[in-house]
Amino acid sequence: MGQAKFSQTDFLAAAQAIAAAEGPAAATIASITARLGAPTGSFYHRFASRNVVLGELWLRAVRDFQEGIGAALDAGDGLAAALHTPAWVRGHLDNARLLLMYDRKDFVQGEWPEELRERVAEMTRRMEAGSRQRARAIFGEDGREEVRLAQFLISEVPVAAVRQHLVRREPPPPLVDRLIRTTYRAVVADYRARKRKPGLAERAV
Amino acid sequence: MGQAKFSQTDFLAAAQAIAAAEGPAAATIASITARLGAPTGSFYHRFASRNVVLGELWLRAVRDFQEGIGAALDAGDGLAAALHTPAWVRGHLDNARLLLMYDRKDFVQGEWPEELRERVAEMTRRMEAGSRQRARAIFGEDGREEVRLAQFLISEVPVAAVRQHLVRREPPPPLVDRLIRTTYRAVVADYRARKRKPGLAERAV
DNA sequence: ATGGGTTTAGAATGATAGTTCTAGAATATG
DNA sequence: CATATTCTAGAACTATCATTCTAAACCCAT
Repeated sequence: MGQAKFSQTDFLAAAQAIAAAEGPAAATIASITARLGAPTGSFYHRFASRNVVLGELWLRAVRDFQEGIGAALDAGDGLAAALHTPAWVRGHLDNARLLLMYDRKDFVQGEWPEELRERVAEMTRRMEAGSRQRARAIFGEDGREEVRLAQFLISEVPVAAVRQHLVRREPPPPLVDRLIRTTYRAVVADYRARKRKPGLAERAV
Repeated sequence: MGQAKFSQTDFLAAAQAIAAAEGPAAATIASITARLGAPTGSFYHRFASRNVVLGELWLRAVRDFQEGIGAALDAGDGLAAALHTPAWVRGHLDNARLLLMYDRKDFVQGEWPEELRERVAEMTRRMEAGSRQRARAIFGEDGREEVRLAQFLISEVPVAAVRQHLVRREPPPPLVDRLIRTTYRAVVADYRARKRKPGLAERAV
């Protein structure tokens, strides 16, 4: 057997570094191998395609991100789950930029490579289960409306509040947490009020 | 003079249609000219580069979008400005998708073409002035914090609430308006409460 | 009618990237 | 020590695009 100067991990790390610094599009085979001083041949000994490497980066970032939210929800606390986003972003600026500033399509062009299909499917399943879990944790039900509200509170609002800071490569200030918290409480309160007196709440809107 | 089978407007319309249907990246010179049955040469008689056409599309979408917000604010109503986003999206699904689902860099690669620089600069100026105007309209001041909150209420939250519906090419349901409204009122109320009794509000967080 | 512009028409060019190929070097195993 | 296997090395190939170029068609003003 040969000597293995360049490992899978080396290529992944190089790709991650380049993607974090200049965006996933900049992680070309040429730039990845150049950073390691490796020949392109070595790259293709480790990976079937560029899609595999960039898909792997994306999957890792998503998994890292989701884990914390899941943990917060297992504790039954929706607000903690909502506040997980700014907290995670502060501790993982690079991965956060990858995940929240770019689209999945900036990583994987066309179809997912066969090697990753199963993991993506698993991830999707987990996320769908998670969205109902979130609705139950916050509202006690997981009907269509509750799921939609939970997505707003736990995903949409926190991500939106954090984005401009990611663009500037700065940690989100405490004000961001306050906005998320205020929004969370208001939407939950509004939901409960509407449940209690649908007619009144309707008119009040 | 020749006969002019293909006008600037034709090319722009074709590019718009393709970009709206399949994303700006799909609006290549080949796809634009193919849609019209025009030769590539004719395209370059009308435009200096692809960047000019796609930059033009982006500028038009931004302008359309901003106009309504500006009008709402001139009436001094921050909530109306916040609710402009879902309303505009319902009436301009195609432009909304272009503007809210893609990044500026998906339209213009590298530098802006000289022909559009002035208009982009003007647009930037207008948006910066607008952000202070929004802060004043809502909070009566335009300090750093007020500007940040206004951006959250008028831009970040509405856009976030609307995005998943754009992806599905469906008009945002009324629930989206309710979320925006609830958030708006809560954040403004929280701001005012904090202004009145800073100590108390601080502890309450 | 014709000269000269504009426009059509599409082939040629050049750049960038992903992927494949051929050759040679290194090494663990028999 | 021989050799099969893996890996390095980088050139070659292929595809996709934006852009430029050459030639011919067209039509208005003279």
